[in-house]
Formats: sequence, C-alpha cells, structure tokens
Amino acid sequence: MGITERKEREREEMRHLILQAAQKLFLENGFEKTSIRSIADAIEYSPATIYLYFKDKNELFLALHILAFEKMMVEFAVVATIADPFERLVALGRQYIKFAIENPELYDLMFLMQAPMEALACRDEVWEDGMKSFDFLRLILTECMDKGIFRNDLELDSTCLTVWSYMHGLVTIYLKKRMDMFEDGQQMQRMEESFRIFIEMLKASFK
Amino acid sequence: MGITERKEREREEMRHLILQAAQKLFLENGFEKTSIRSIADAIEYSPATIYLYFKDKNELFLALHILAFEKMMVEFAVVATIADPFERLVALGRQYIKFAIENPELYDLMFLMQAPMEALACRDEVWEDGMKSFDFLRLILTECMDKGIFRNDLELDSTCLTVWSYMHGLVTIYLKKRMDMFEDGQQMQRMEESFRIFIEMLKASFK
DNA sequence: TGTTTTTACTAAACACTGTTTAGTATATTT
DNA sequence: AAATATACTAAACAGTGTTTAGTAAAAACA
Repeated sequence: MGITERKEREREEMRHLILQAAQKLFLENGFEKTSIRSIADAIEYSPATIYLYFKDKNELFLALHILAFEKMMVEFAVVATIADPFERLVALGRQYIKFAIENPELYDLMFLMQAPMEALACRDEVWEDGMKSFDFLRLILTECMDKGIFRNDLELDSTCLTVWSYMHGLVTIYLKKRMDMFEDGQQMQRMEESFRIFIEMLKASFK
Repeated sequence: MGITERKEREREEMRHLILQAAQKLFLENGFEKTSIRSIADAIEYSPATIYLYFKDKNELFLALHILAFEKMMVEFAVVATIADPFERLVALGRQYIKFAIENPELYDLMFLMQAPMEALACRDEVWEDGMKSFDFLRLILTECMDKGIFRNDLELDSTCLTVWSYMHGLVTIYLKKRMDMFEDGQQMQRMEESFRIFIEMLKASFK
C-alpha cells in the first residue's frame, strides 16, 4: 500500500510550501519582519500548522540557511574553470563579495545570525555547510601552496581562516553600515582597493 | 533662580539611572532579553517613563553604544606607550581580540547591530565613534609608513580598512560560533595562529 | 495668598511576537 | 460500522515596543 509513501510525499510538499513562502518573505522584507504568522498568512494556514513541520523558528531558519549555502555554492562553481589556483582564489574572493552584497539577508542568516547555529546545537550536529565551503577554500589554497605560489610552512587551516576572516570582515563592515568613514558613493571603490591590497599582501608574503 | 538648572540636573540623573540599569541588564542577559519593561522594572518606574528620556529603543542602544566605545578606547590606550609603531599595531590587534572576546555583547552593539546606526541615521549624524577608532588605527599605520616599515604607495585609508576587516572578520567568526571546523578547545589557538600569519603577511608585504 | 499652567509620571491599551493547548473535522485502519 | 490516527485550527499565554489619556505634584503667575 502506497498510503504512507503518499503521506510522506505530502509532508515533504508542505515543508517545501512553508519554506518557499518563508524564503520569499525573508528576501522581500528581511528576517526581522518575517514572522511565523506572516508565513502562515502567506500560505493560508494557521500559525500552529507550521509547528507540525518545524520544531521552532530556529529550525525553520536553519532550513533557509541550508538553501542559502546551496545558492552560494552554485555561484562559486563558476570559478572552478579557472586553471591557475591563485587566479581562482582571487575570483572566489570577488564572488564572495558579490554574493554578500547581492544577498545581504542571506549572508546575515549564513554567517551572523544565531538562530541556525542554535538549531544545530540542539540537534548536536556540526556546521556542515560552513565546513563544506571552508573546504572549498582549503582546496584552492592547497593548490596554491603545492604550486609554490605560497610558502607552505604556514599551517593550511589557519591560513584559510586568515583569508576568510578578511573577506568576512570586509563585507560585514559594509553590510552593517560601518563604512561611514568613506563617502557613500566611494564605499564600493574602497572595498575594491582594500581587496587589491589584500591580494597584494597575499602575493608578497610568498617569495 | 536655579530651578531650571536643578531640573536639568535631575533629568540628566534620570537618563544616567536608565542607562546604568540598561547596561547592567544588557551585560548580564544579552540584548535580546533586555526589554524596555525589564529596564523599567529594574529602576522601579513605568515603561512609559523611559520614553520621556529616550525617543525609542534605538536611541537607548545608541547611548549604550557610545559608552561601549569609551570603554574600548580606554583599553586601547595602554598600547600608546609602545614606541615602535609596528609593535604598537600588533599590540592593538591583540587588544582588539581581547576586548571582543571579553565583551561579546558590547562588540555586537558596536559593530553588528543595526539599532545604533538607525538612531544615527534618524538624527542625520555620522558615526563619530567609529571614525574616532578608525583614526586611532590610521595614526599608527601612518607612523609605520613614515618609518618605512610599510610601503607607502598603498592608499592609507584602504590599508586601514584591510587591517580592520581582517580583525573584525576574525573575531566575528569566533563570536558568532562559526569556528566549528576547529575543535572547541583549539579555537583560541587557531585565532592566535591566524593572527600571527596576518602579522607576517603585513611584515612581508613591505620590503 | 490663591489660581493657573507646566512638569513628571503611569495605567491601560494597541498591535505585534513565538509558542502551546485543547478540540475538531477528516482520513485511515480495524 | 466503529475505533483510531492524522491534519489542522481557534484561542490562549506570556512576552515585545510604543502611544494615549489621565493624574497628581510642582512651578509660575496673579
């Protein structure tokens, strides 16, 4: 009998429906204005129904967080075609900035909000999405080191952390409106120039 | 007649009382659990009273944000005694990490939360506190460049932004629990190692 | 001094929020 | 056909930021 299968399918469809509505509201109005009630309204169900498919708001945000990482990884994939690992690293950096600026709410959810991390902590799970993207960077840096572009006496993971920290800091300062020391119209150029300086620093630090 | 003076003094005292209670609750329970009502309870006044002294919660958070910057600048002052500008820069970096780790809620308020920036935007004011601390970094980097430690063909402000971005990114990744790719006990060592790598990069990038 | 005006404050309400509970139709199984 | 399980919801609970209308006390004015 296929009833249990159909029920499981229907359950999955409902989860998908909730998630799609949540994502839409999230991207349109920001996460502060996305309430359980507004999601329920959008799909024409009662707020209580959402709790039959997600334990709480953290779980819902974790699901959105996973979708966001999928989106980012798809956008990152375009750099894979670049043969030279250092050029690939630079291209990845530009993609990272691009993604953050074009998806500020998603970036927040992925790297700043505590909601998804709390959901993971409740489940005793590790941050798989974060680790996967960290691996993506690690692979590129490994190639750079192997090709002798970088000095390889530096610990790989800590070097990855250094690169990511810079990128994360740069876009976070921008997204969180902490770039007021530069005129409004020049903030993007400043980011560009800072990025070039960092790339120069990376290059220069490896004979 | 000194009545208006006394009234002004009393008004200032009340603002201070509210701010002290707010800061206490903020540091003890985090900003998410610090409500206008809980502050009102703590000082034994009605919630509506707080609105006679602060326009809204953003204004209240802006006031706390200013106090937080004062605290940070006091802690930064200790590096001023270091003669060598590069050593001073390294010491400032360590102070920055120390401050962020010891005052995670304050760091959030200063560099991530939108509340204080919204209050500033309402008032049409610039982010003076941020600019002052940026100047502090700029001064040190200027000295480094003057003494020939750094190449000085790089734009000063963009170089400052690069250094700050790295520091900000590093501590934010840590504070926002995004360092799960490293075991719990080794996260501090990883930060230390990354910091050393960044310092090496800075050194190496200037002949 | 007595009267009017201003000041300081609050109770209560408004419109929200996440979440839980108890109950109701419908679908499935026995 | 009766019993059980499923899917869903109305209503409530305990919060949130904020506003409004009203009240005592203080200050200013006559």
